[in-house]
Amino acid sequence: MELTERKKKVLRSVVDLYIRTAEPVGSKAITELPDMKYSSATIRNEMADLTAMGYLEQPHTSAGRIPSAAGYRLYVDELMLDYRLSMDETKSITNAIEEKMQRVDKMVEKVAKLVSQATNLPAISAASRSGNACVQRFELIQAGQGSFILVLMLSGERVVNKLIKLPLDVGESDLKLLSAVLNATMTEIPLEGFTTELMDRMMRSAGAASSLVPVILDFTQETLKNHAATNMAVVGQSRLLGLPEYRDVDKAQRVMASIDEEALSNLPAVMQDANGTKVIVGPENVADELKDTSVVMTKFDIGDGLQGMIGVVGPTRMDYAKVTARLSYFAESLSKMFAKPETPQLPQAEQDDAGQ
Amino acid sequence: MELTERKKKVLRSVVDLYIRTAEPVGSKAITELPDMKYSSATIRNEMADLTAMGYLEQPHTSAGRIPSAAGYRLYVDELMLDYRLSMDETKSITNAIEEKMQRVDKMVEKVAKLVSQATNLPAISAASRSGNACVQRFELIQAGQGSFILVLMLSGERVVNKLIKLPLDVGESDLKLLSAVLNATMTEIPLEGFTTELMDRMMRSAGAASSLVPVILDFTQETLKNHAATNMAVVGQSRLLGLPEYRDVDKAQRVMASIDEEALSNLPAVMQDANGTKVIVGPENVADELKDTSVVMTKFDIGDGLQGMIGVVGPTRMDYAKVTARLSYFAESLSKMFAKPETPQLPQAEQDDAGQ
DNA sequence: TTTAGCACTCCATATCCTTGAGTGCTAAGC
DNA sequence: GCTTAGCACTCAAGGATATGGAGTGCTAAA
Repeated sequence: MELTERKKKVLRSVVDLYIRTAEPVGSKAITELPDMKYSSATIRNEMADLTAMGYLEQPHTSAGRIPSAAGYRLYVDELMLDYRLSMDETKSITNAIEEKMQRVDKMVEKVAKLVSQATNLPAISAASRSGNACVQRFELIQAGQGSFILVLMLSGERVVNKLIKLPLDVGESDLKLLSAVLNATMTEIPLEGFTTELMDRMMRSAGAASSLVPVILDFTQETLKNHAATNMAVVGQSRLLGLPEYRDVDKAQRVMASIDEEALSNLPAVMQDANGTKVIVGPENVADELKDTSVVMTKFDIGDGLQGMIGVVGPTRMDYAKVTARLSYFAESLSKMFAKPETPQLPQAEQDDAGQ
Repeated sequence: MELTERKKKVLRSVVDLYIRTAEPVGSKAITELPDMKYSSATIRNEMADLTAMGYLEQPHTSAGRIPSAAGYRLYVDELMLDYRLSMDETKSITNAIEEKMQRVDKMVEKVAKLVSQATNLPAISAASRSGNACVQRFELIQAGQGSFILVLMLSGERVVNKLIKLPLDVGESDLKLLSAVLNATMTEIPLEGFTTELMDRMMRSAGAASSLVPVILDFTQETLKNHAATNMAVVGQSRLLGLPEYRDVDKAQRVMASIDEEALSNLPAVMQDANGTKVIVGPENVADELKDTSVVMTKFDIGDGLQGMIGVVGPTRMDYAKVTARLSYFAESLSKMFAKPETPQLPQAEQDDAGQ
């Protein structure tokens, strides 16, 4: 059977209405739409065809139709009309973003919160560094009796430091020597290059300060290992409960538990190869608990090997047009903001921490 | 009316049973408990008295009794039997804690996750620094053409750094001079001491490198301002949905939304003056949405002016004995772990950050 | 002081019925 | 050959009504 223009129009109407009302859509409701000048019987015939073609489903004989996964897919890919953000919307998003975002982890949390607010759905935000890092320079600063600060300058303009305390005394000159040796032997070496052989060699050339070497190299390795670690935030799960499809508490719990845990590790991977905004419609999801839940995601660029991702989780019946529009705008604004060099408050190589 | 020993015993039984079953407790159920050698009629009389005294409530005439807020309070303060952690429990908690906890924020998240798992309830964890900080030493490290690294050593063994890039060239000697001046004028000064007068003086004595001063002082102030910032994590909200009292989706949503937002700012304040483990029973809660939700919290010590807090949110009918036992054990283990100087993997003054 | 017995209350659950939205099909109209 | 009016049919949702059972309070006897 052929998918005529009229069929497409009917399908679009059904999806639109279902998104709005969360109730099966009957032929009469379609008739009442402006711009729809056929009788309910005609629409009925079209809907029967669309059902046969797999784009619509019927919960039971005497109910209206709801879109099937294939129906949503077609809608998302072809049918849906672009949602245009109002001035108010763009302005409030832009305002929100332009507040200071200092550290990456705070930024990730903040962005998740904003997206969740903007879409009224649970949001996931993540940032991760791509590629391998290596140390570009070591710096040792005396900090008192038996304690010094190790500063690592990494590729990608990242700076990391650690206060090291040892029971033994180390002199200024020892530190100078040690840092010279470190810079000579251990720079520009990725994690894989840290062979026992290399570390042994390092130990031997360290001289008087050789007892510091293990501590320093341990921390260095740890840092390199964590370099690609993903920073992630999930915010606003409770918004799911406002939607009729999650009146079923068990379902809500399954979905929420799964976005808490599983998605947390899976989604960034899914995002890897995608470009632009990606929509995963219900059954296309890998995780079983998410079979009737859709996900919309976008990447954004932070620069310097840092990759960001924002996503939204919601019912299969979600307002894809609105959500994708807002998400894209977010991603765009964020990318733009990080690209602008004159903006003073970018996530700088600030650091924070703990106290012993 | 006097609260006899027998009345107390009956009350304890009612609370215990209600905690287990979430159903109103009838006189017969009490009779069937071991160690309860009265007939249902006697128990009925006692329950009638307890109801008159305000410790029990009756949803409707022909239902059993449920504890009132006052009943819970009495139970928590006097009646409840100490829950003894099994070997398995202590072991699994200890194991979980002993994994590396590097940075404070990661640690906070991790702890929240563990507590939530251990109690099967949503958990809140927070860490905050108390008191005012000041810089103990400034250190400037040349990092390339027109860029250098600012390292601040703060009170409490905290170290923070930032990569600063400027369009102008700064020489090694300029940096040396500048850091000497900074260390001479700006150390040991809390945030309040950063008067415009002082900053002006600083500017004047900085000489050739005076253009760096604003950037440096801005960052320093920002850091001091953020010093007492609370790090917080909320985990496991979805666990609420497993409980019968939150089958009512609206209620669940209200509670979840409120622990997401409000509690986030209020709880640490509540904790401030408390000592040991604190239980807030339902209606004692300030926030309206939490009127039928209880909170159990404990502080723990991280040392170096860092204070930790873990808490759990659940239905008024929660297993207070078990929850407080587990929470206290957690707090104790954490405090002990941070006190032990020989433990190698404490949240050290490690740092991490962002790109750009 | 305790307890057996009894009448009473009231919620929860099951069952039945009604209502109405929506369908598919057929036959007539354009 | 489409389109549409009409009609019989289906089925879930919601309201009304019964039924059962858990639990109570009270009284009177042990």
